Amino acid sequence: MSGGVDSSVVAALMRQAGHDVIGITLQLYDHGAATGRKGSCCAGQDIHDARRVADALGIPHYVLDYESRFASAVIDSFAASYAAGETPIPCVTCNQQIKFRDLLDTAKELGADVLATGHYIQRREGPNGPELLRAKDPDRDQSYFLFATTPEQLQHLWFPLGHMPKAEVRNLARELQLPVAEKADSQDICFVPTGRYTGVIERLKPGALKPGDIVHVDGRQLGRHEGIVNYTIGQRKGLRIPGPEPLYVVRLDADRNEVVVGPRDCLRTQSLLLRNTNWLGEVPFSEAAADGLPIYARIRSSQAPQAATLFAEAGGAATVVLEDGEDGVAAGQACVFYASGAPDARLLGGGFIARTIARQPGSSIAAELSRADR
RNA sequence: UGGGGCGUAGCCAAGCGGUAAGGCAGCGGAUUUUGAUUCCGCCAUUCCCAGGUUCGAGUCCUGGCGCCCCAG
Repeated sequence: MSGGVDSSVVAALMRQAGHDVIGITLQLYDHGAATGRKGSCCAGQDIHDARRVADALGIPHYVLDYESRFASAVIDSFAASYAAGETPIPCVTCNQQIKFRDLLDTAKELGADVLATGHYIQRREGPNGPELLRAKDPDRDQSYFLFATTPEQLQHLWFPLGHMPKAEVRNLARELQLPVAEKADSQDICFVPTGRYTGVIERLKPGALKPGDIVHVDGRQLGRHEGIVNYTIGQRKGLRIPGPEPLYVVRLDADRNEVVVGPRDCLRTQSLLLRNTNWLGEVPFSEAAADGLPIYARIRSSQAPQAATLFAEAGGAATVVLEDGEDGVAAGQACVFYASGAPDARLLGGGFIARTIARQPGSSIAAELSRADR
């Protein structure tokens, strides 16, 4: 119970269904910094909110101190990823390392049969065990953030909201008169108080914000930056470089501490190399994707999956070739697999992006150069 | 100090006597359970300075200042 509307409604629904319900709230980070902040979760006021809901429902409620494990599993890797020139996706790490591993273990220790959460994703019993499907509400679908869920974990997970539109959940909260019924949805990175995540990195890795050069793909030095951690691939804002056309971050070179910028067409990505792949299909991954498996892939939580071909590589790696390609794909982000492009498509897994490969490497840059010559 | 050109917002730039386009950058907002992208809004009472012509000048004239190019 994060203290938000969704998990509160889940607790209420489980209670209503006659289950023996225990409410658990994780304290994940410094509650002083986050007290009263709109859109936060898992600290300060939110813990109190969760308790009020539990009291209202008449269920026991435990607050578990997960601060240190959250710091080492999620926040540290978040900072390390940025420092290495990648763009982390902490919500996936949190689900993977905290909620569906440590919390699930704790739930089992408490004698629970299942861990029910407020995630918007559908679980259904398939012929070979439980499967995951995209949420009924396409605007709320969180399957992207849950690609790393293992079949083992899925045995013990329930997602009661997966088949409900958000509006219905909100209405239920009102009908049940839950104290958090009108609370704002959470958004942004939960452990960053003010939206300036670089502050967190600076605190954890002093010296990570080293000033360096901003260079154009054609080699010109165009400006200076205050640390590559301020940038991500595809970013346009904050470069402070006036010119005939907008420039985007094309590459982050951690070794040279350089931000490489270029025109929009430099952002095209055709193929992705993935690491730490999770597979949810029946047939073993190496077998299923040995010769190229047609799938639908999603590179961004807010974008529709697109047709792609998936190839299994050695050591849990994979290659994804996108049919249409995608702009501004950053290493460290997730590529998630679906069985089809349908709204209720089955989730087949996914992986973390290790490297991106342009459609025709160099060609757009060459075109840009010859244009500049004229 | 002979000839030519230019000086409009942080940068680039349109304007050619009728009351300051546009792009980039920046700022603000919308969208978003990661980072981006995208979208919307804002951003020169004033055109290097001083006079003059005109009902009216960034636009014409004169002078100054500052850049740039050509020149044995």
